[in-house]
Amino acid sequence: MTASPLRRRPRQARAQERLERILDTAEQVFAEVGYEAATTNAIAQQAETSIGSLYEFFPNKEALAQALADRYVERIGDLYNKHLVDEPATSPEALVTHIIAALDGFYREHPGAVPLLNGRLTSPQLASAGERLQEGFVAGIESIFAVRRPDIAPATRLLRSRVIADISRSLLGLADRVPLSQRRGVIREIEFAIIGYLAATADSPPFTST
Amino acid sequence: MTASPLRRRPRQARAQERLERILDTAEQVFAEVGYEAATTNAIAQQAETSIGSLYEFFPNKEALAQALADRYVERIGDLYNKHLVDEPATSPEALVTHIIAALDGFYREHPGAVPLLNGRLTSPQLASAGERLQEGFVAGIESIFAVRRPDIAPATRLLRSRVIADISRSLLGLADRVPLSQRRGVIREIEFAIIGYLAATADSPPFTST
DNA sequence: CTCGAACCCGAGCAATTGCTCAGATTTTGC
DNA sequence: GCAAAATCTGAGCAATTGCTCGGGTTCGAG
Repeated sequence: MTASPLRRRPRQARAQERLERILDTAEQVFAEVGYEAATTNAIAQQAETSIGSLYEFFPNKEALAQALADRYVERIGDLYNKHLVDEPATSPEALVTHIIAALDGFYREHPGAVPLLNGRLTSPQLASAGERLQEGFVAGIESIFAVRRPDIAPATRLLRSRVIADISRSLLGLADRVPLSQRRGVIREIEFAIIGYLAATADSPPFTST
Repeated sequence: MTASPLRRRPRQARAQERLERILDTAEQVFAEVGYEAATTNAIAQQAETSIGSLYEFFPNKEALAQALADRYVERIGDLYNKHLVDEPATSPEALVTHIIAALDGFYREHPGAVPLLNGRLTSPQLASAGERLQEGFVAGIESIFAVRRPDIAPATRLLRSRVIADISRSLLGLADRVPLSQRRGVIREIEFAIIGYLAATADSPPFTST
């Protein structure tokens, strides 16, 4: 599954640290200036190493972003598993609140995920990395649906999970663009939006289209 | 307001046609490969003209995208004015349906607007063009709110307009990524989401925070 | 028809950037 | 200690790309 895109896997602690420093720096630089504008030389320099070392680990610039995406996907998975297992029987409203809060935390902790999720790191195959990450979101929501609303047809479940994931993604982006003092307010609106959507669709019974 | 970013405004019909062909081609190419990956040489070539001509009109690559954004902003404005004036007294549900349908049409007609709106054309000042476009959306929704719900505080109105604009934007993006046969279904979900959001927030009375 | 203005052309310059590679340095096993 | 393996370095290559400019073509007024 995780076919290592690394050109050389570090065997010494020194190299391991170097690699992680490069990844962390890349996350930061990508988040700051975007994928295209970020230069590998600048990343290496800010990571206090040489481009040579960077390319010792990563075959090319894109592999760097891929590796970052992999880290995010993994962490998103953990997040959903945690919230599925730990809060199995609360009310839908409380569950939405919890999940949104968790996603909010994720966004704050990993600002580099924002441009990736929103497809702002355009590049041949890099778009797929962002999609994979979003698919992680969707799968998490779907599994929650499957547990709580087994009556909904799979096709409908997928569609609604996608809608919720997209709403969350874009509104968390809005929360990011707004002054910090208003962030709480936006988060509350996200909850309204999702709960409202759930209520609006709850009325209409499972609608199966081929 | 519209400080012409054109280096030279065409005085002959031939030049005017050329300019518009360049703009149309740029819209198409930007939509296809994104802003960064699009080369000015390729745009000129596909527009069946020379780079020299392209740079006769536009001082640089960014001005091209700016000009495109201007066209979009103008057309979005028309769209909202039309739907505010022509349908002044229908039900909220019907109004939402109409507006979403209109936006859907806009997206289909101008695929180049999608990456711009979603900030996928990252560049120093180009982000502002996309934001301006989105602000056009927001202003349209706000003015509708102002007419129909004058009781809502301005700050709250702005926030909710932004939320609705963001939901519309991202879900129309989803509609774009989905097989054509499912597009109608996604459009319906957008309506559910917005109507649900309106219902959920209608309960909570205007909440004024400083 | 004429001439100046408007317009058009595209080879190529200057700058950027992803990436290589030959050699220097450090670590590890013995 | 020492040699081999692992690691690190950064000048510079090759390719890309935004954009210029000198020179040609077309248009329209008189």
